[in-house]
Amino acid sequence: MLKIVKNNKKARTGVLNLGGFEVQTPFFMPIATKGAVKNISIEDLQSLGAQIVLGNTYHLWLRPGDELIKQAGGLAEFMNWNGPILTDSGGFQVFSLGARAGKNFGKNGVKLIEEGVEFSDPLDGKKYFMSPEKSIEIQLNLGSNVVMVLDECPPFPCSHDYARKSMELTLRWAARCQKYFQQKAPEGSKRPLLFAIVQGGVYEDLRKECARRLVEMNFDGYAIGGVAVGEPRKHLYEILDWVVDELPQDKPRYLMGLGKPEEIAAAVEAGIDMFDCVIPTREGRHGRLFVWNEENPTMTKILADKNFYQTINIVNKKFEKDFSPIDLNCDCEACQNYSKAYLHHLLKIKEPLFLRLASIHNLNFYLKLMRVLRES
RNA sequence: GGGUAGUUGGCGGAGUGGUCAAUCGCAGCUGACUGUAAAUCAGCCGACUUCGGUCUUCGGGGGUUCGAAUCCCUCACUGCCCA
Repeated sequence: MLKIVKNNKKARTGVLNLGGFEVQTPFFMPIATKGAVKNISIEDLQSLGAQIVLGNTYHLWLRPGDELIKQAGGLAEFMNWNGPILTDSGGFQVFSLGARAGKNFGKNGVKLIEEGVEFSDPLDGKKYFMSPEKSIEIQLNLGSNVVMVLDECPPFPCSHDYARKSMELTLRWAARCQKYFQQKAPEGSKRPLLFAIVQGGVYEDLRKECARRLVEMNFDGYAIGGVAVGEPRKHLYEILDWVVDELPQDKPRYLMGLGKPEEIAAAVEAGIDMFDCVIPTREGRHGRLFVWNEENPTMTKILADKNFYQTINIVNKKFEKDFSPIDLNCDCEACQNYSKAYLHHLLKIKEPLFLRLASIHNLNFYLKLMRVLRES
């Protein structure tokens, strides 16, 4: 149950209790797919003010294995994270590991059938079969605080016909996940939340129907999936409009996998509470750093002018002799201690320190963005 | 002094008569990245260009040939071996 603190049209701020931790919404989850935010220590995450991190069922199942993590006392204990964790179900890997609509099914290491999904481990070719029940079982072993149902994330473009079939499968899987969860999830304060995932491609009728039917099933929260899979931007805002109106006020809403700062801001305005995205860490590693243009950002300013920030590519030659920090107004470790010229140098010589500083800086940008969106 | 192997674009290193402005790697420049198979991937990387081409390149010089980075002569330099 989401305790709403403040409403502003569709946008809201609130408090969500996850495993005994009170997290402020809307929030952004740094991604720790394999049990670590790449190049970042838990101490770093804490000083950045991250409230919750995301782990991945599929990757942790393969290694080190959910049973091992259960023995360790759960993923949070295992990785020394003193906070809540959301686990993705593995549904996205059906998409990202190569399944592409009907035509390529069975290729690229993923095979989708009614019962579940067969994956090949890209590293050793070993085959794994994940059913909705298996996904929940793994997530419970990981000690997740927010368990996601297994879904199918169709690609873009995707026909209405395929999107409907895919959505129906996602709905059947959601029911199976829910049933299994109700049987196996611990009761009481340790009971995690179970989130459903709204699919339906870029089609209004499907998105609304999917949302309605999932709401009828009464989950603890609702995610919007299958967005930012290659479709033009306008679809995102349409989908948010269609879906959010179908969702209950008192349940958290999670926009999966997004996004760019302006997308997150727009989604908060549209009523979304939760986000995760690889952009700050991945793009940081690749040299793209986020810089505020607006010195004293507020939600109003951000929504009014999408140029509230810019990105720089620190590898560019023009930073070779730029001895100023990435962002004069940024309080992160990278900006407080190092110049663009030094970071440029670190990246060019492939010094691992760069990966850490870039990740810290970009995560700091994202977490500040969320703070601004919550507090203004 | 004698013998031998070599000298290719910023570097390393293919190519051994035409399809070579010259494989490939590195370095360099630029771009992409949205529930992480991603410290990854893509493009460019002799000069000029109206992007169709044009011009000058494979140690220097001179030949052979319709045609040479590729064959011959010569000079220079480098590595190795013998004295």
